Amino acid sequence: MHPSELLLTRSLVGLVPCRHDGQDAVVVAALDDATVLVLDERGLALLAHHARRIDRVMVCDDAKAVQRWLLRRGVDIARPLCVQTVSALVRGEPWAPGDAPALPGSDTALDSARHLVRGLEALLTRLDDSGQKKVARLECLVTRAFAALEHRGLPIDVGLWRRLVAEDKARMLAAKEQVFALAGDHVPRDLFGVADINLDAELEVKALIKRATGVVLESTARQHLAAVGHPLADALIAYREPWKIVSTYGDSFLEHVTDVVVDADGRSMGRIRSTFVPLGASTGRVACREPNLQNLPKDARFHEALRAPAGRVLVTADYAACELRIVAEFAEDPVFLAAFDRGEDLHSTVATSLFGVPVSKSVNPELRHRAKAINFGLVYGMGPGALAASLGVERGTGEELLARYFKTFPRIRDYLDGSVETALRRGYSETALGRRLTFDPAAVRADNARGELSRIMKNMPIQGTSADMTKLAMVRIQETLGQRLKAGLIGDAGLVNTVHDELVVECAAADGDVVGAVVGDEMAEAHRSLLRRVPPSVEVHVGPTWHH
DNA sequence: ACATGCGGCCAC
DNA sequence: AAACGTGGCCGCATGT
Repeated sequence: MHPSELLLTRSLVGLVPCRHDGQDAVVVAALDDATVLVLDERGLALLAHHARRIDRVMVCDDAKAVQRWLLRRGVDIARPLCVQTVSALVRGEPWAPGDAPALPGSDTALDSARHLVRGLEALLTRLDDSGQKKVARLECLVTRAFAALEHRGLPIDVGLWRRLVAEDKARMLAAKEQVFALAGDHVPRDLFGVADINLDAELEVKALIKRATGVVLESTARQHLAAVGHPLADALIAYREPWKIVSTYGDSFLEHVTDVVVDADGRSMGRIRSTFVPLGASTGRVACREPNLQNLPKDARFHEALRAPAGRVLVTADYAACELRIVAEFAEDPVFLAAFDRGEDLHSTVATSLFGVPVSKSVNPELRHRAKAINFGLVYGMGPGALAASLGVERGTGEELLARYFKTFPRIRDYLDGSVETALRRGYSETALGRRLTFDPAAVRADNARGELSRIMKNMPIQGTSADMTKLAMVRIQETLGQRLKAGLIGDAGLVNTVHDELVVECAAADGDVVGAVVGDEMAEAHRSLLRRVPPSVEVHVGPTWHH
């Protein structure tokens, strides 16, 4: 029997990857003992056998990094406990997981692993005091889903993506020529008459606009250029859009694509491997980098290139009006709740109540647009000035609209005011699951809850509850898909992306409907476990590409 | 060579 | 520029 075998039967062990005699290994540690397990064929089989059991908690320092490392070796931990994640929650500080675990020698790893297990009791006591046990449990479980998601990667048709970027590059160059043509003599030229201006430099663009039109810009942002009302300014706007695509989603983006192979349809299919940061945002939202898969262009052309390889499909699912449902639940507003109960379009219903005339997507659409702008902005603690700006109306009109809105929906106003009042009293804001954002007491006193702080206090419970829900859904989906796979009901399937209130799962084409149902059901169940009153609404699509 | 801040802009 | 919350990435400019 291997010396690690008895240790691995414990309900809780520490796990630290390391190198031992030139081989990959892990230290397995309990309170009273620790051993090195070399990950040869036998070692891997032993570890994999115990790791997949739900009655074995495996404590890691950086659980996502350790799991990614183990997934490459075929080991999947069913019940990870991430010390860094729990510590970050307890301390109320952000923390970013690393890409790969450091691989110390086995002596150092033995110390680390003992330390990991011995420190756990104190950490769990602090967790108890912090009131975020449920959040910690979820965050630990979701490290497994993120490790698997990163391991799998998002499928991409590299050839198609390259062609789309090339199209935009041509558009960008054409727009640049157009700028030069329109600016004529106002473009600085070198000794040989070649245009010598950098359209990406704010100062140079301002100078060009001034010379050509006489307008002095305080900013070269799109709105300001548009307000100039000159063909040259319009040409600069036309340059910006493809520039953004080429610079952000061109070569630098494609550097993150690996494992490119030609599939049965003759497409060059690769996988984008990025890094997700589960506690990347103070609200509990996930951040994503290198590359950021949460701000890909909505443009349908690019989503066509985010497609499953031949014989496979993508299940795309999102929570419809997620944050407004959360507001409806928290505020217990009768109009909001009734609209969601009846499956109505909330923006139309709100506009109808607000303006006293029938509104739908086709009847009085301008009023629906106004209601939508307020609904959207109230989640952010928007003021009258911002509302006026977003609607392009006078500030007075914005004030009037907001006043009417809160008079019509007093529960919404009371709820938002209550969020600020509660946060000030407690010193923190809280989500449905109990996730907390703690405020610096000095900042609370200084700011007197006006301005930025009160907007965060209004927004965090809403945005954070949405994050709770999506993470819960990820855990449920991974668990259920794993069970179905084990039962032989489906083939390989798994998450390939998450964008705040949207999930993308890849599976065999033949399993599309079954997996689609699992994803929809688990997302709805995650909603119901957090919000008891307002009904869930999940939109699911199954197809070859990422649907939008 | 790297780090940092800013203007601008993509996403939810 | 921001306005109205949460992020990341681009290029430029400036620092060490």
